[in-house]
Amino acid sequence: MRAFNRFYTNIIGVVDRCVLDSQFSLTEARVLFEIDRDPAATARKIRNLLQVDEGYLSHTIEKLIRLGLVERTRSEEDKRSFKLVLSGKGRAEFRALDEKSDRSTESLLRGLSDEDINTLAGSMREIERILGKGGAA
Amino acid sequence: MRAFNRFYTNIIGVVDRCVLDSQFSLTEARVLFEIDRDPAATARKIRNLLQVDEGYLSHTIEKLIRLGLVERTRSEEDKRSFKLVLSGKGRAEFRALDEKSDRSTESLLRGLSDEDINTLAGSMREIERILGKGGAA
DNA sequence: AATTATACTTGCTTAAAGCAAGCAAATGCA
DNA sequence: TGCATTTGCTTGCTTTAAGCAAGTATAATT
Repeated sequence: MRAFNRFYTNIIGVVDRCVLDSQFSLTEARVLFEIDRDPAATARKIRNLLQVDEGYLSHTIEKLIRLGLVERTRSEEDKRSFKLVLSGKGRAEFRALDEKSDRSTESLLRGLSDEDINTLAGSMREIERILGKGGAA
Repeated sequence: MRAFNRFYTNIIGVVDRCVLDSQFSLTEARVLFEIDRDPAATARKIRNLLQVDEGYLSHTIEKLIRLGLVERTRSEEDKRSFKLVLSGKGRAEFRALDEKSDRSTESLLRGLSDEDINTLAGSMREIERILGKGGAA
C-alpha cells in the first residue's frame, strides 16, 4: 500500500501541476471545488472536508471573495457562519479550471485500451469502497 | 478518475500527516526515502523522481547533511555531482519514520476483512500496472 | 444569567517552495 | 586542440503557503 501511495502521489502530482500553473493554489482550487459542489457550503464544512487550518482557510476564502469569485451571506440558521457560493465570475473561472484538470487527467489515460480503462475504473471504485468504510476520508 | 483522485488525496493526506508530525517535512522525508532506496542516489536522480525545484532540493539536501543524516561524496564518474547516502544516524531516523508511516498505514486497514485487503492490494497493483505504462510516474 | 462551546476573523510568524545568477565539470564540435 | 554549450549543483533571495494564538460574536448548556 505504501508503494502504491508513493506511486499515486506522483500521479496526483501530475494532475495537480496543471492547477498550480493556473492563478490558483491547490488549496484555493479545492475550496472552489467544494463551494461549487455544495450549494450550502460553509467554512466549517470545507474545513472538515479538506482538513486545513481554520485561519488559513479564512484567509483563502477572503482572497476568493476579494477576487470576486465567491459571495458570502450570513447564514440564517446560524449567524456566526456564512453561506458561500460562487459568483458568475467564480463559476466561469472554476469551469475553466475544471476543464483544464479534465484534460490533464485525460492525458494520463490516452493510449490505454478500453479494457485497461475499465479495469482502472473498477479498481478505483473498489479502493474507494473498501477504504471509504473506515471513514478516513 | 478525478473523484478517485480527490478521495485518494485525503487518504494520502492521512498518512502524510504522521510524517508532518515528525521533525521532517514531506519533501525531506521523500528525499530520505530515495536516498535510502538507491545506494547510488544523486540530486539529479531525486529531482527527476520527485519533480522538485533544483534549488529547493539543494537546500533540502544541505539541511539533511547539516543534521548529520546524509553523507555526500563526489561522484567518480561525474565530478559535478555527488553520491548521497544515509549515515548511521540517518538510517536510524529514517527507519523510525518509516515505521511510523507503516503504523499509520496499518491503521487505515484495521478492521478490514482479509478479503477486502486482498481486493485492495489487487486493485492497487492493477492501477499501478495500467498507469505505469504511460510513464507518468 | 453566567459559562462554555462554536464559527469565524485578524495579525503575525514560520516554513515551504521557487527563481535567477553563478560556478565548475562535462560534452560537442569546428 | 580550444571554444561554446550543456549539465549538475550551489547560493542568495523573494514569494507563497501554511500555521498559530488571541479576539469577536453568536449559540448552546446548565
